[in-house]
Amino acid sequence: MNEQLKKLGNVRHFPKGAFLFRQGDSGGNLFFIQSGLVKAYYETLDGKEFIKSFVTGGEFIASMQATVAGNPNSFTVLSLEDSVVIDIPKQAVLNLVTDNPGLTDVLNSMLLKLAMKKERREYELLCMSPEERYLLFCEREAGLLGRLSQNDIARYLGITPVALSRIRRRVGFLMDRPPE
Amino acid sequence: MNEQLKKLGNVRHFPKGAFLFRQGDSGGNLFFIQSGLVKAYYETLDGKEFIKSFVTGGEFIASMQATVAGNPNSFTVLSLEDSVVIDIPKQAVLNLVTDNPGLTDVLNSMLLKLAMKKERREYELLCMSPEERYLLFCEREAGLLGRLSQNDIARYLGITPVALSRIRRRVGFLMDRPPE
DNA sequence: CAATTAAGTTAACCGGAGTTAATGATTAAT
DNA sequence: ATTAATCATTAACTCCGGTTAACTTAATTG
Repeated sequence: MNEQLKKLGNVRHFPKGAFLFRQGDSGGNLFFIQSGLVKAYYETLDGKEFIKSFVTGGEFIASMQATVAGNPNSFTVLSLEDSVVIDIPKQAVLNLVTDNPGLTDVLNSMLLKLAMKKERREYELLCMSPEERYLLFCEREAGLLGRLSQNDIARYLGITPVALSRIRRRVGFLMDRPPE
Repeated sequence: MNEQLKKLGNVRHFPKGAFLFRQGDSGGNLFFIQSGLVKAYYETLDGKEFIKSFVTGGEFIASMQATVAGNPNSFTVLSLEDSVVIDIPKQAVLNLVTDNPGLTDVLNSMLLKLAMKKERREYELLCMSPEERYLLFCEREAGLLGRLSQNDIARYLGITPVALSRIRRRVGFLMDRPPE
């Protein structure tokens, strides 16, 4: 399936710190992350950053708003590690789906998975405290922990790195300070 | 289409305060709200309530976890006003979709709409303060405001009614107290 | 190696939300 | 009509996160 994707789009290399696309720009391409790591985040008017999700090798990322509704991208995607990505033009995606009725089932289960993932995230943001969210994140994304900065983890949890550091001390993730 | 739905399920009347289904129970039926108003909410272990959404006439509600994945209902749905509802058994829904390939497109656009709605909610919970969420809610759900208790509005925003009352005073929705 | 930069932690202060309880106000019930 | 019950508001207090700035440590660079 990797081969089929390559036929539809272009293999591109994004070095650490490069943008796949930016909030507000038009676009709507679908990106398949082959290897590496990217973050998808909202930028608010006053310059704050809120991370929607991290995306690693083997996963897709696109702004639904842009791909489906034709609006500008509703968030930004930035490469956190040198990443290899298949960039599939929006039209190729739309054509693929309309020309290929057999794909609707695949699309269906992808959308369903996405909706259920969003629902989990909603649950966590609505019902859990930042500390609980952090502990859950450490469990569920143990493999990612070492690849992320404290700042990015904090922005994913919806708090500042200062607050995250306090949480890490509270729950015992930081050692006692050396005696003077 | 209302007629077709009625063939698939049973028209039921839920008086104010009645449960359509409860978190933790097995079920997975699909409910179409013909008239009235219900709330869908999570109940945490320590007895707190967090409202996912309000559903009014003309909309569907079901626990995806239960209908699709066969898990227990992941939340509770309670009638806030006397409501008329079409209760469609889970099997009828699943059969309908498998027997009727033409429906996958409809299902697709429903899932897409759902995913985008969840994404908006994620954005609000992640990026906006309770006060900002309240003001947005007043704009967007102006018609609902009069039908909801302050407690239910607060639980939808993820705060307590006490905090909501303070917000309402801050933003000037509550008049000055009468002089003694 | 020294110097600079960036990332993480800590401190101090402020403000908003949770909790509990008291008070008002409105509605329902006897 | 009086009582009871429910809901909304307010007060007092505590706790936690945001903000700013200092400080430490590590990593980079000259």
